[in-house]
Amino acid sequence: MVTIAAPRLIDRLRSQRTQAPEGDLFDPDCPTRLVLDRIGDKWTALVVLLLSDGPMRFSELRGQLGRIAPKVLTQTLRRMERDGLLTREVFAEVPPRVQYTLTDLGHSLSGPLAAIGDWAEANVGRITAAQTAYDAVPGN
Amino acid sequence: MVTIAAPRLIDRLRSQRTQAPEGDLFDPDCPTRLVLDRIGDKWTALVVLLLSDGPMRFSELRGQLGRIAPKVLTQTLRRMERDGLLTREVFAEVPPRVQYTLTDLGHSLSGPLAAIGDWAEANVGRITAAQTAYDAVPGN
DNA sequence: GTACTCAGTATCCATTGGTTACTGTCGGCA
DNA sequence: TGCCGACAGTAACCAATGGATACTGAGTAC
Repeated sequence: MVTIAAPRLIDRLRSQRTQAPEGDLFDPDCPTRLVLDRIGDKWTALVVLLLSDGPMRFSELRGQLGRIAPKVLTQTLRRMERDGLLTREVFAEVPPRVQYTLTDLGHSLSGPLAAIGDWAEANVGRITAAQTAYDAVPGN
Repeated sequence: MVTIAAPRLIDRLRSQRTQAPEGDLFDPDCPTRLVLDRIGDKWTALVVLLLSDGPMRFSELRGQLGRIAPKVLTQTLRRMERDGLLTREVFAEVPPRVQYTLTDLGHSLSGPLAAIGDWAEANVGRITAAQTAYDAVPGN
């Protein structure tokens, strides 16, 4: 479980309604938004969850992630490396071996992400039910 | 049908390495993945956080979200309505008024999402530092 | 010398997100 | 009577991201 010193976002949110937005999550120019955009891309969250169990190599990740295109996996991993979420080690062997390991920063993210994952698994049923109900209405 | 007596995702993850992937998050055909993709789109998370404080109308959301295109906001809200995360009420007034309210399902998501938001705010500094460090290396 | 492994690139195409302009209704104003 | 503005969107078009498939390069096994 990751303990976080910052004031809770939700409290910021409350006060932020009335005052000028300054350095907050909802300012599109705030770097925090960039962080959210990053986590919210298609694969980053899954990679963090996979690596939270230990280092993996490229082809292992590729296998676990289902149908990810290698180009996209490379992009994702490079971005994550740049963001300090993981490290990339190349072993000078043949065939080549490249190992990806979560940093402390990456590990600190896996807790919150796992919570989202749990929420998703716990609520798929309700969501698909809501979808079929919605689609059953002629107007929609 | 989706069985939902979910053990913690992270535990699943541990065991899942050795056994056949079946109904798990990393199977691209599992509906849970679709849920993650949805939450992981560009705006849904922000909308949930904004609405967790109470109902808002279209133009309020638009204002708070910075520079979101109206088309994209409409798409996002319709999808969320379809997924049962929020309800949409139209008041037959002039000028028209449309109010968006989180459902219980939506509220249940705001906790985990706020944790992610808190993480982001707490770690922007480390991330941007990692980025500049990465970019300072000539090879990258 | 051919085949195979791994970790990617290169090339091209599909889907999503974004920008700008426009619609429809009605009340207020001149 | 005609025009303006508010609100909640659509319509049409363009940019960026994601995805599928084929190919590269080094060296070891056959």
